[in-house]
Amino acid sequence: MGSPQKSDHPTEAPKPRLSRDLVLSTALALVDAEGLDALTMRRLGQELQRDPMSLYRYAANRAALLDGVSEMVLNELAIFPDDPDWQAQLRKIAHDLRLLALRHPNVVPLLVTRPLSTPLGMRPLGTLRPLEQILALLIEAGFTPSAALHVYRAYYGFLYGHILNELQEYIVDPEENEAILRLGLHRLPAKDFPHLRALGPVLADYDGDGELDQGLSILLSGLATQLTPQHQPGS
Amino acid sequence: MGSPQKSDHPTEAPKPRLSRDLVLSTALALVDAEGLDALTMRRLGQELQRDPMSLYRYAANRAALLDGVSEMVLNELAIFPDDPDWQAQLRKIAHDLRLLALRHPNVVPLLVTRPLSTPLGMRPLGTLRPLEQILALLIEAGFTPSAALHVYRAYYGFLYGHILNELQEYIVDPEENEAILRLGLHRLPAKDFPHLRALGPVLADYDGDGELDQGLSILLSGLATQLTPQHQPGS
DNA sequence: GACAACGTCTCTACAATGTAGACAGTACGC
DNA sequence: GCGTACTGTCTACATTGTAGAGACGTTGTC
Repeated sequence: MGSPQKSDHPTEAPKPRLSRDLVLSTALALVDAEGLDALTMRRLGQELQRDPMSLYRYAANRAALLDGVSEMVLNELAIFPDDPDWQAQLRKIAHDLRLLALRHPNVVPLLVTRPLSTPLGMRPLGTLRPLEQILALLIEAGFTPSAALHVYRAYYGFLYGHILNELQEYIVDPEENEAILRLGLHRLPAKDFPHLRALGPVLADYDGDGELDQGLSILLSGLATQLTPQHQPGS
Repeated sequence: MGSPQKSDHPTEAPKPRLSRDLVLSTALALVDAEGLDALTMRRLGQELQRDPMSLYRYAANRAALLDGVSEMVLNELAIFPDDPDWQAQLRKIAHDLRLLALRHPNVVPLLVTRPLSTPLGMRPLGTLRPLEQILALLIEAGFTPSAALHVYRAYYGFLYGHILNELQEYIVDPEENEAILRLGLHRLPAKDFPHLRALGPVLADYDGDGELDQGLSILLSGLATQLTPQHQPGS
């Protein structure tokens, strides 16, 4: 009997049907595993056992592919705009996003960079969802739309800043971490970088979660003082 | 008499001698004028009226060239580690860096992205100078080295976050700014993005400087409360 | 002044990339 | 059964970074 899909060797590759989701998932997996540079059309095609050109059915060009990957990652972020405790919700989102970034460190440059070259309205919708939902959360909590925007900006700015900071000091291989770090610091001319060199040990153990939370406390309480919700939550 | 450099046409091009500084400057100018993608070896060579390969004398490869550009931009930032008023100095640095970013928006992705793929000790020294100097400023102000690092992280994280935020909403052409913005927002499905769409006008006028300063106030006073300098400034 | 050595710049060449355009194979409407 | 639309493939090309060998001019040494 003819098998539904012809295969050169019996149990080799089922060659699953392509779909945007499949393409983006394997793209993300590839980026996670080998970095952004490894994500070429040819390589991704090979990963899917397809001709590279077939990818263009699911992403207009490479840039769109990158956008798709960003979107896919941000879709992992759950936000509950109905949470009555907006501060707690913002804290949770922050920690979730931090973990997301640590789980997909190679995607972070995309998350940060792509919006810089795309006007707000033209970004992939999945990218704008967090913004919309956080606005909803804050407005629901009683902020005026304009105040909500200001809070969002301060909050999201701080959050992304922290993630960038932490990832800059985070070196992939956690075993060699300190070694590499020291090695690196060792190269610095002692005359010009006394403080930095002296901080080697302290740099090595970075409690990212703790620092994030500490910063959030400062920021949220400060924001709550400056901009008080106008009416009772729940509208 | 023979002219010191032979020129095909009299007043055409003096063909100045190459140097690392010249190469990086024109690279920066090119990036400023036409964006990061325009900075190819061939294009830069053409800009300098030299063979592309000659650039490799002054930068090991394209990545090193990008690092050089980052360095060049950061060198424009003046920091005074001896300022007795650390909060004022941090404020000034923040505003300066913001202006620097607005002056070289196309370089910002570099500033943010390159450190993510380079362990601290291997970065171009010019990139580490601000870190070292801010540490010096804080330690001079009486913070313990470890506390200084914490303050630095919160401060620099917030600062970079703000810059990214502002640049995301900043669209190059200031005339069409609002038009493009609206046009963009108009594309969003009304069902899914009610708040974002409603904020169009408010989004349009973003007082970046004001919001930065406001955030700084919150952060600095919060930090000063949490971590008090241990002894009198001036050591 | 001759000559060697060196630093600077150029030429040629190649592998890898994104992607346009024409085509093939398949599924599914009637 | 046949046309139509969708999905995937093949070929081809312009553009990129960069290796490697050499050309040119400047400079130091005898």
